[in-house]
Amino acid sequence: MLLDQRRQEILSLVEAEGFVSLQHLTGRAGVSESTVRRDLEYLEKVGQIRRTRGGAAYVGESLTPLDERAGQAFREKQAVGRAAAELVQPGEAILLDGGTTTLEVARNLGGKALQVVTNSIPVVNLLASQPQIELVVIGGYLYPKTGVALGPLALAALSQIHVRQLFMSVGGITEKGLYNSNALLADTERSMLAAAEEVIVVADSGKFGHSALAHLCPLDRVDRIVVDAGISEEWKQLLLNAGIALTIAEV
Amino acid sequence: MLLDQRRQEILSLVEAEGFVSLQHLTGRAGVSESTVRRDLEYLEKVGQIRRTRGGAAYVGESLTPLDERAGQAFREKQAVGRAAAELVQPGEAILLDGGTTTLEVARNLGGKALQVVTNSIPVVNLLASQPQIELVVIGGYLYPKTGVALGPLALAALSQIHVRQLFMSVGGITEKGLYNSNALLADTERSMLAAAEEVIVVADSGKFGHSALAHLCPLDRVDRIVVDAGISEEWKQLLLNAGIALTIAEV
DNA sequence: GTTAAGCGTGCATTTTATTTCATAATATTT
DNA sequence: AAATATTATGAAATAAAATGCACGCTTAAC
Repeated sequence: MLLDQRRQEILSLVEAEGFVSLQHLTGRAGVSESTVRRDLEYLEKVGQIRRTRGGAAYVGESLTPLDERAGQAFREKQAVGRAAAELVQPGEAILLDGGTTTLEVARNLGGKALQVVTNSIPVVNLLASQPQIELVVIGGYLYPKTGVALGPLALAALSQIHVRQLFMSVGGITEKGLYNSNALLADTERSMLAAAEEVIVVADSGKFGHSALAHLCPLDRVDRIVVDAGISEEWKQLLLNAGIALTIAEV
Repeated sequence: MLLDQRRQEILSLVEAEGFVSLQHLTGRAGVSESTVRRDLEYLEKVGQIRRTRGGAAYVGESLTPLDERAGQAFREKQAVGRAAAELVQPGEAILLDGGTTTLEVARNLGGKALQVVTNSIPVVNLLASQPQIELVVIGGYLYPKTGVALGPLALAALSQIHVRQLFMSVGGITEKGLYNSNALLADTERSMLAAAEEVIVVADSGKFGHSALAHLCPLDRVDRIVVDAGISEEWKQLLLNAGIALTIAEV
């Protein structure tokens, strides 16, 4: 059999099956293992297949849908999310604010049996597939930019809810307290503060020292802050003096 | 079995179940516990799953919120959705129930400037990207099977809302009225009925003559029914005699 | 606190890849 | 057509990795 013909056949086999073992291919093509390996090597170089240990796989669809998680300070947020999720005890009820950092918290809640309350559609989408998590959605006007529900409906719903822990995103933190960039969002977040026993702020270290449009609450309303290791010593001291517990997440 | 193939299979198992025990996985993959552990370790490093004691949980957006296009009578529902969407005037406020047929309605709303109120997460996901549509989410307990928010929070939110038109899904229609298969859902839908001026039921022709667990309302509460051309003459007459307007959608 | 199930690690074994080399087939030059 | 270069092939040697098992440590439940 001709070389090109054989490679073509190998390719269509891989395409049809998705996964094909090397043994199967040698038998099918009637050539030695070495030759098939070389064919696979070639087909991989041209980007037609992906070699895997023991055989080959077809690359039709993106096998690694690694999202373009390319946001600002993403590594930090991821670390913060992981550390914050460890603060959650199974069986509890928690409230998750919107935002990329709280989304990372949600991503790390997997497996725990929980009641999760949230006004964030991305969080809902993330957790909806997890049967052991009971999800409660806070309704309201959907702020399209970030996918969070706000407004009177959200306030009314939050007034009927009580949870153990609140995980909150912020736009900025100064010694005067927490800030966010949207007044409607700030209203909703103040209702969240009222609904929670323990207030946990998740933030990357870049948030410290910056304020924003709307003042949310003073620092003493915060019980704990989870932040990456990039936070300065001055801020650590300031927060500890304010009676706030700190969790430093290693990136 | 090939290494990559096995990991892929593990991943899809985890994705399908939300959470899978290690034991289940070893049995399913036919390899030792250590190997599965190493696979999980790898999948966690790539960010596809989250390991938990005793197993693994899926991390990542649910790829198929509902098994959308796989359903029964899909062509009919699509046609009904298209026809129903034409009943909507730009600038109005409408209420969209959960369900595959109303999802088809939402799919055909594109381009119109509207206020859309819904308790269905799939509908929210579908419409969230449309800038000319103002979305209001009804909160509540998320019924995971269909992604709709139900319960007291939903009832409270609906009591504060008033819309021009309601598009409602049903489980069955008989001469006694509308039926659905879930009592909690029926409560929520009754609140929807109270919030709307005009009640439009969207249904494929297979729903007629069948009842279900929960009775929703009598026929005279319905203003219009949008249905595919498969509806029988007898039912047409019965509905018209009951004072219900009919829109027949051509498939 | 005690206990048992779950977890990670090191190691020997097995499987799979890569490299190397000799040979056969094909192409090129004379 | 003969001589030579080029490429493909198969086999063997070497390197790399995946696997299963045993052991000790950790964690969650009781």
